[in-house]
Amino acid sequence: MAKAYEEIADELRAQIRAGRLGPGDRLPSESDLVRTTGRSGPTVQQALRVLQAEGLIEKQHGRGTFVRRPRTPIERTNARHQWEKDRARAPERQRLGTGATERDTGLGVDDLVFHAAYREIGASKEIAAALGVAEGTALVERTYRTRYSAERNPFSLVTSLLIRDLVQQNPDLLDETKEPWPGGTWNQLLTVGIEIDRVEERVTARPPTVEEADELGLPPGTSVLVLRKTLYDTDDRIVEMSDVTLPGDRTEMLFTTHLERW
Amino acid sequence: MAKAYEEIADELRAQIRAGRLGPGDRLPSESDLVRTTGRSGPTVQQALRVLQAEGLIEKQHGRGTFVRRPRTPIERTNARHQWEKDRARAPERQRLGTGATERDTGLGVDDLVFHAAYREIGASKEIAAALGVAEGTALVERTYRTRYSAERNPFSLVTSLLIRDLVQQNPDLLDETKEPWPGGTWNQLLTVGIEIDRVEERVTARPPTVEEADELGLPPGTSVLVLRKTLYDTDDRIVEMSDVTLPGDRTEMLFTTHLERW
DNA sequence: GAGTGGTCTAGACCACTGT
DNA sequence: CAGTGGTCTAGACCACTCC
Repeated sequence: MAKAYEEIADELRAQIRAGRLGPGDRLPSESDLVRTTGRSGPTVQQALRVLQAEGLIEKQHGRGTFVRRPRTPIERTNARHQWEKDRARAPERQRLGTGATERDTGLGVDDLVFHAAYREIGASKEIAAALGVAEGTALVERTYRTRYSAERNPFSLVTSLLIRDLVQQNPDLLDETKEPWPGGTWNQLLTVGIEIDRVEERVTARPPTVEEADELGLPPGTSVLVLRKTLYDTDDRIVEMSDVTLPGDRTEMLFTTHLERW
Repeated sequence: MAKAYEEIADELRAQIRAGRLGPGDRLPSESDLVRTTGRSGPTVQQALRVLQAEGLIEKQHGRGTFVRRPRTPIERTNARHQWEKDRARAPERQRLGTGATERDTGLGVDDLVFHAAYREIGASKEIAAALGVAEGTALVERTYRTRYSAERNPFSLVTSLLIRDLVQQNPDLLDETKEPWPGGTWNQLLTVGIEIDRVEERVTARPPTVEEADELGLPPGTSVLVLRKTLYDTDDRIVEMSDVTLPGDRTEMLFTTHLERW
């Protein structure tokens, strides 16, 4: 015999999948479910917890439990890289009004709120290995938060690392007050004579940490996409590495790979 | 004041992050925690549930609660596409002994167990839109499961769709008993004169459904990576679309984008 | 104030693991 | 068999939302 909370969860899940309960609809209240199922409060709650962990429902304290509504997706393509490279050499006037995020979202600079902070750190063992430098090497750690001006939470958490020796010949690159930098990282690197040859992106997925869920405003039952982006210059050196955390329920990454013709 | 279960969870999380509790270590038993914290059983359980949802711990009925151990990752690169394209034209002898999965995992054919099933379906509205065909168009739906022979669960769930009209001139392509096909889908398509020009991959992340968690053997507190791969031929037609579900805790996808030189 | 979900208690019994 | 986590009950009180 199935467990009581599973029976309740199965019943509700079936109703959602069949469309009898659609996105945004309110589920029966917990006390209703206690009455109709003849089960205790905690048992009903466990059933709802299961559905919440699956990302099917969302509880709203004091209002009720609702079928989760899909969020408007943000698309992020790898065509952006060639676009960013080209833009790095564009005249400043052109670089000012637009960034890669604006390109992804189709929005203007005014619709987005941008925040950056710089800090100098020494490379930890793990980071040193990933960057191919010695442990303790001086790095510039830059953290970025970007959000829609209409929303409370950022839609990505970015930590970027530069090797200080490579960039310090331009002191502006160590100064966070110069952000947002027209033309972004790619233009910053150009000012110290660096051209990017290729981008490597490593993607994994996992549940958010409490801190990530908090910063991104993620409800229970969502995942994050974790992207580690590495920029290689034309001498095959790693010149930047960044970790990007994206909400899994609203991010779609599109990678296009072109192949040689026969 | 913080909630009781959060205090307990915070304390244990801090111990794990500090390394005082390492991967594979057993946590204090629930009854121990009831004694040491002076809280009730359900409260302690809720604290552990929080950590489980974060993917930090794993409960084993009758044995105890353990710090989650990272699983051996499977890497999947987009360099595989050019490799698959090249292999599609290789002599059969060469195609027999190796596939893209073997390439990704570095294993031989004997270490992997392969299963395929074919079915004919009509295109649903959603699928028709994604494939760019009319609703109801005849499709060949192929489902694949591949697992390590040493493990019980497959490491990916694949559903592939072909447009029947495009492939039926070679009846072997409608016959699941011809699987595993040497040279895979790319060679199958070559037999009906199709050359692939580019691959589009859309990646998102979410918690697994119950069915996915069951098939992939995923413990609570893991996510799945969902990949929708679309193959375009040299006439810019969509010739295959597949949905791949991968365990987020053991899959790393690597995408390399090469850029034009200045 | 009525209705909702959130937290917590005290305790019972079951199911699984290892000795 | 002892120890572990899994399920379930009956009920209390709190916190939030909306009217």
